[in-house]
Amino acid sequence: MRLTSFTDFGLRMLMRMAGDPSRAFTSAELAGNLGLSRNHLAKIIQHLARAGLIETRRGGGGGAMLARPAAEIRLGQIIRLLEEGRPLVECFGSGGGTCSIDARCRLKTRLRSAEAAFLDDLDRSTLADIALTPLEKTPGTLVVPQ
Amino acid sequence: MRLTSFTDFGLRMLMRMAGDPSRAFTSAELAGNLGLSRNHLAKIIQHLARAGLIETRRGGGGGAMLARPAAEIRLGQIIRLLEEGRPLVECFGSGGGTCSIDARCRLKTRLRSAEAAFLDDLDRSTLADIALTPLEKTPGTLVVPQ
DNA sequence: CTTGAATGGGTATTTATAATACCTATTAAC
DNA sequence: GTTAATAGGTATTATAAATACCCATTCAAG
Repeated sequence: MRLTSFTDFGLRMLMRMAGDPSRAFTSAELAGNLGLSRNHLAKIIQHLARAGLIETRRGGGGGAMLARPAAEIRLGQIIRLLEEGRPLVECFGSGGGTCSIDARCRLKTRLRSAEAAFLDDLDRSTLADIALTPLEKTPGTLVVPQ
Repeated sequence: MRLTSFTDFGLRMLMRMAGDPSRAFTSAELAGNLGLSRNHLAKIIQHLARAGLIETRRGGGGGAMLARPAAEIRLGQIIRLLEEGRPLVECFGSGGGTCSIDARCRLKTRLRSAEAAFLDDLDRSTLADIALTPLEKTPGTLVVPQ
């Protein structure tokens, strides 16, 4: 049971963006933060942008930012998007009609239920719950600039 | 979010064995049923045997059979065994101490909770619930031999 | 006690897919 | 126009899963 690093990086990127939701992040900055190549991260950004989760702007001063408040983005939704096209077992995929057991298989139902339990559990938290701030800026606390 | 075919085959093999719990299955027979090589299936059998879920006997008339009644084997337990060593995300693995966020990461807790929800849901069913019988042998029903 | 059926277990190879890198087009700001 | 930035396709590399093969070990039956 494994999530791809594509998903892992996507989540961490969103955590960072949620920590500073008012500004745009360039893909180069985020890639630097996460320690991977800009090109690779761009793929993740594009995927999330097409799904409407983030908005991107080209040109000078451009970058990516959350399309909605972090508190309105549920973790299960993020993972559903990022793990799209990677079915739990082969027979759940698009070409999965080749199983010899098929109709007599009582396992499928159980696996679908468990998968739903996984995602439902994640849906109990939002991106705001896991936002990552670069500096502690708790109200009432004095922050010494670096 | 994906299970390996190793796990998938392991589950289907156990389903078949649970359908006829009194007899031993040779790895060749099971491999034929499932449509994969005997050698590959043998790896799965060995893994489950080491974990004590099934028992194997060498020599003529040998083979593998369930070590316990199917009704006492929970699906979550099977998947935990078969997916051993394949962490949900990289940082859950043995060498996963390299994350730069680490202490500030509030995602880990959520993922662990969701993973537990997945396995707990599976633990609500046992192998007996998904046993696969080659012929319908419902009590009271006349079965015509092939 | 010999033979054949069966697993045990290591190693090597193939294949699939994830991850990365690179290049060019497009867009917007100044 | 020039520069900064994303968009998106394609090619390459790396990793891991899946498969195949080999030989040792064990056990049962005749």
